[in-house]
Amino acid sequence: MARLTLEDVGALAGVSRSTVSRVINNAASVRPEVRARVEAVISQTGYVPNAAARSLVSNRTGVIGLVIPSHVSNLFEDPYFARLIQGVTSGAKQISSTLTLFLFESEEEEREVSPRVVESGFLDGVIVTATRPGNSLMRKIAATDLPLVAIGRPGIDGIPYVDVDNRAGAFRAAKFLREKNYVRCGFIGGPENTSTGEDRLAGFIDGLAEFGTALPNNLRAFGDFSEGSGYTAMSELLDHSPDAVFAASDGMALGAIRRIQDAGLSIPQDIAVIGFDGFSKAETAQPPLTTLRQPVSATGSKAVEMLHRILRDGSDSVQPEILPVELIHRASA
Amino acid sequence: MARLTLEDVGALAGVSRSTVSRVINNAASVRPEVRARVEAVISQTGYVPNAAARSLVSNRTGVIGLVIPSHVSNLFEDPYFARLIQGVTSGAKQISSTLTLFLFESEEEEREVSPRVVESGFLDGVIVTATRPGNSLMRKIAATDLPLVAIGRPGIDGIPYVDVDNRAGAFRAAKFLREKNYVRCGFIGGPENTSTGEDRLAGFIDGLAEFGTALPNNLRAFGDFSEGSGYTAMSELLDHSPDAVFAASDGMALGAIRRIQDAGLSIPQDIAVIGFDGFSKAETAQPPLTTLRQPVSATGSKAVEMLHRILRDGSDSVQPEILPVELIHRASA
DNA sequence: GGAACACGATAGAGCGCTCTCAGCGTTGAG
DNA sequence: CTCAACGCTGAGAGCGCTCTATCGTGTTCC
Repeated sequence: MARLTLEDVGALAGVSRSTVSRVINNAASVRPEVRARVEAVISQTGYVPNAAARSLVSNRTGVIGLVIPSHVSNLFEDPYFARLIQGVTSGAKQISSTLTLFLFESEEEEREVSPRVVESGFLDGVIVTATRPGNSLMRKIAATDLPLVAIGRPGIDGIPYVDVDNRAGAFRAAKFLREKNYVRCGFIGGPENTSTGEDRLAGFIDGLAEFGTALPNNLRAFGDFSEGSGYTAMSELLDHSPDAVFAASDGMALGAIRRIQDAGLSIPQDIAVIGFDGFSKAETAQPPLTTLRQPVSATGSKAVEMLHRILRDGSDSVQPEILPVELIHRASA
Repeated sequence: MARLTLEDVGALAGVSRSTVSRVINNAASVRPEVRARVEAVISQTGYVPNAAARSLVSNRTGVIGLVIPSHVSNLFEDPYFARLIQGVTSGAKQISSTLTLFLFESEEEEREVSPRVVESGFLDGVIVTATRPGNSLMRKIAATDLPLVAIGRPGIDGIPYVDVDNRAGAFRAAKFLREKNYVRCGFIGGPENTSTGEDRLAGFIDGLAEFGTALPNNLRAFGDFSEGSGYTAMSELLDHSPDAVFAASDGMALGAIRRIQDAGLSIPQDIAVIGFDGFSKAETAQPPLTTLRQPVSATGSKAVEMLHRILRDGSDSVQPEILPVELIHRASA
């Protein structure tokens, strides 16, 4: 069967196209009995409006984009993105929007695809994950008039964003360790040019400083959030005998645990370990990992909500939001 | 600035709308000099055609959907889906299509959203992940005329699909273990109502049978592909002293390894372990996990390619494709 | 030199929808 | 009794594009 049009439905219900349109869009001034008649026809025929025609005239597509820039797509196995996508998906469902995913694998791809994405009017708005403050793709999108919300601290003025409180979380970790009288607290950080990397380091330093402790360079090591890199980083730290380690991701914390155990040391007796993420693998680790749980999924849905508000009320109507993280105390520290 | 239209570009280049349209669509019969003039205007102005207007008349949107039914979305942390999405994304890029993601969290959501998705003409075609043979969402979509490709064995006739050779992989695992003279081979399977679960069990049984060995019920246990469930399943098997175990996912294999080690046994001396997936965590496990590597990302891009062919040449032009899996020999078996 | 024929470019219709505006019947106030 | 006001509905324009039919121009061939 050929697809029905408004006109067809109107003919079946004995009204005009315009009236059917009003019924569909819940506009006022349609007599209840007429409305009922039209609705009956619609549900009998299973009529669904044509999305293209609709957005051609209304300039709204009901589609939002989630952009994951190239420099993170290799981290895609990280459960972080799975959760984030879940959050964004559920947020999109709330506002009856459809989610499109843009996963870039190189800067060249970004350059090629992004104009098509941004300018074609195909998207009502876009959410960009921002691991690197000031990244070029974000800057480019911000320069257009496509509504934009960042996830993470974008490092560019005027871009609304949602972030978790990385600083406060890391601060909390430091405080926790110092209160338990660990004195040689080491740090395994994420990449230094990421906002998460920067903020978790800064927060940890601040937290230690609160107790008059510094974070010497030889108790700092850096990875890429993955378990393997945590293992390697921990090797470096072991040379300087820390009695506690805060890793900026659960993955790296798990790597550190493995390294510590391989060195014949026990956790937390010899070295305490704290992670950051709160993923399920932290719970099943041996020993179970003390960690800072960040609300990843909530971050995603919050971003959609914010985008929705911008679409409705303009971009002045939103403020950056920083979601709290929570210390989960388990056996590793 | 207001968005440019074809008409505007035409005016700037001193030609008509139609000619600009032909240039954009690479249609023949445009004089090279005219073409060049138009292209110059386009690149200067950064003109991008309006997607909605285009698809209103062409009935093509350049958008394909990836549908992940409700009963698997809780498994979403499994790296499988991340990889699959990467594969689909890169496939979509090949054919200059955009990917939309439909992640359902309940059957109710499926019922609510799918008509909008399927009927609105918003999608050129759709890829549905099929873990449960014969699942209702797939059946419903198959009943429409929306082009459809399944990932995994759909268990419904006439649906084109891409799958990995689960059966052959499991067969290979059995053969490998029997050739190494393991005699009490246990099995940790996935959910029994999934095609992967069924096929990996069947292949393993066949493989053992090839060597005159059966798979007794007390050497079978089942999980949900997760590490935790592998741990639990292994507990059951330990009561019946297997000397080898084939787990239907790397996650469950890792859980099994942990359980075996917790029992004070060593791998592979006391019990050999083989997984299925070939994810990176298998490589860094202690001991490194022997496993069957399945080409997840390739599955995704293959599915897009197949969908593309259907779009172009009709659905008669494709055959189901079964991608080979590869045994990766490491220390655990 | 004129007819036939490419070829290149244009005008115009129309995709399915939204939205403005006008029309029409009913009502209530002057 | 007339006329403005109001509620509901329909007609029509137009969103930006593609594609067909058509028209003009330059070339070829007898």
